[in-house]
Amino acid sequence: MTSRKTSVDGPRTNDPARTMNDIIAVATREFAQKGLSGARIDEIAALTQTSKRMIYYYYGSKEGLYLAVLEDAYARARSAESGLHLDDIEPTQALKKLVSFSIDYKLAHPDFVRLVMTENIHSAEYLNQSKTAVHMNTPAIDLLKRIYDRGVMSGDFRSGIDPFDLHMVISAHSLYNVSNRPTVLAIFKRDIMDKKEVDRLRKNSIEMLLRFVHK
Amino acid sequence: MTSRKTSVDGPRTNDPARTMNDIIAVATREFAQKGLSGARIDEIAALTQTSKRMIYYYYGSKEGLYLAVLEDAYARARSAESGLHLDDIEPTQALKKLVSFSIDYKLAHPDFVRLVMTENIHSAEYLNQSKTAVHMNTPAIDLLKRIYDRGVMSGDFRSGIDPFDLHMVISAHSLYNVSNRPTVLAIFKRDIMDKKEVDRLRKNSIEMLLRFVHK
DNA sequence: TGATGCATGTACTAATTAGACCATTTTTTA
DNA sequence: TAAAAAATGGTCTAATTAGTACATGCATCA
Repeated sequence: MTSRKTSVDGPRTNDPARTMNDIIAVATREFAQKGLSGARIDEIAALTQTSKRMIYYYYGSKEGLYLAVLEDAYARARSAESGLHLDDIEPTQALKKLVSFSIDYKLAHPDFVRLVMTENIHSAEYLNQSKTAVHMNTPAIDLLKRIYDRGVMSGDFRSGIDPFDLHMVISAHSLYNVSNRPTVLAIFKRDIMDKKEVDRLRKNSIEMLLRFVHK
Repeated sequence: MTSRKTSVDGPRTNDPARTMNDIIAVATREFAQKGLSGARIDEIAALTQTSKRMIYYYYGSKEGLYLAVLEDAYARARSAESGLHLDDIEPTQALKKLVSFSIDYKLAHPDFVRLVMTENIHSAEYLNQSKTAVHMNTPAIDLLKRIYDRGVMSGDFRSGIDPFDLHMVISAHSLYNVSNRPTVLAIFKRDIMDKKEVDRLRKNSIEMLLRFVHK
């Protein structure tokens, strides 16, 4: 563990990719933790192997950095989902798997959830600026639509449901579990990110969704 | 509309209640709009009929003001819910009404939703400080439990469901609609606060919940 | 190999902003 | 009615913080 910053090492090595990744990783945590206005550039710089100078060199401004963090987070979420290959699986099973994945992904990546919250507080003005983030996310609906259509075709699902609504439900349940954990814990003294609670949530969400789409 | 601030009116009238209400109302908007760190005390003071001095006089600090805003928002939400009288209604109808109310309340009070989001970003540390907010909210679960138990008793609902889970679902759906509107609009170009979308959401949420609890 | 552009570090600045200080007026109470 | 207490206004300050100026080291390509 010879960090460039803490050790008195020899000649510096230029490595833009590493520098940028380092900045994004640290900034992701900071923005997710404290929101856009709560985050401190100095704090990010301090936790980085590089300096504040580099943050402005690569990302121009605090908002530029935040946008980069946001795009990176959405890209990773999208990429994880695309590895599921749900088109090969029987519709009911595919839905189950998708719900389970959504819940697990958010649990494993609370920073992503918190960035989405922050972005919503800011009326999605940065997401709207992004060229990439929007296009990355529409495939989620297409996938769900294909699964649903197959289910209708096979006679398992009733027709007349908008796949977008299914996405909303899955998204709402999986996000809520992470986004609202603190207030739920404060008010009801129940930690919805506990394994037992998550297991029940998973079971309930799946059952609810299946009861909803089935005839 | 003769405001104390803008007009050159006569002797000042002391009215602590009005001053406090005024501050809370303005601060609610500001904190809901920009979060805790994004909100500016100077901005709140400017939009108030009174001065910054008064904010510190009554609430001590920015955080003190935020806590007061939070408690006020929860108190109003709780008070609205308690006016429903669901104990008199048949269980299935009571559930329907509760879902509908939850959706409508959040739609009518986006500031409340945004304050909850902000509080979650801050890990509910202010809600935890509050003596009142916690106790105000547990009745929501008790109410739901009574409705559910009546449904089980009458044979309409299946047994074995934790009323807390019903609360989670209702809460997740109704909150999501407001809290995530900006990002959903940005990504899918659909405004989930539009009347048509809300009508579908209401119908779907009710159907989903009823299919879930029914045998 | 040398020079041109890319990558990096340090020290500084200007603006913002939460909160305090001092003074004054209105209301209540003894 | 006097005086104590509560409510209010205006101005100032200290600290924080996003962003910049200046200087230098590294890498690549001709």
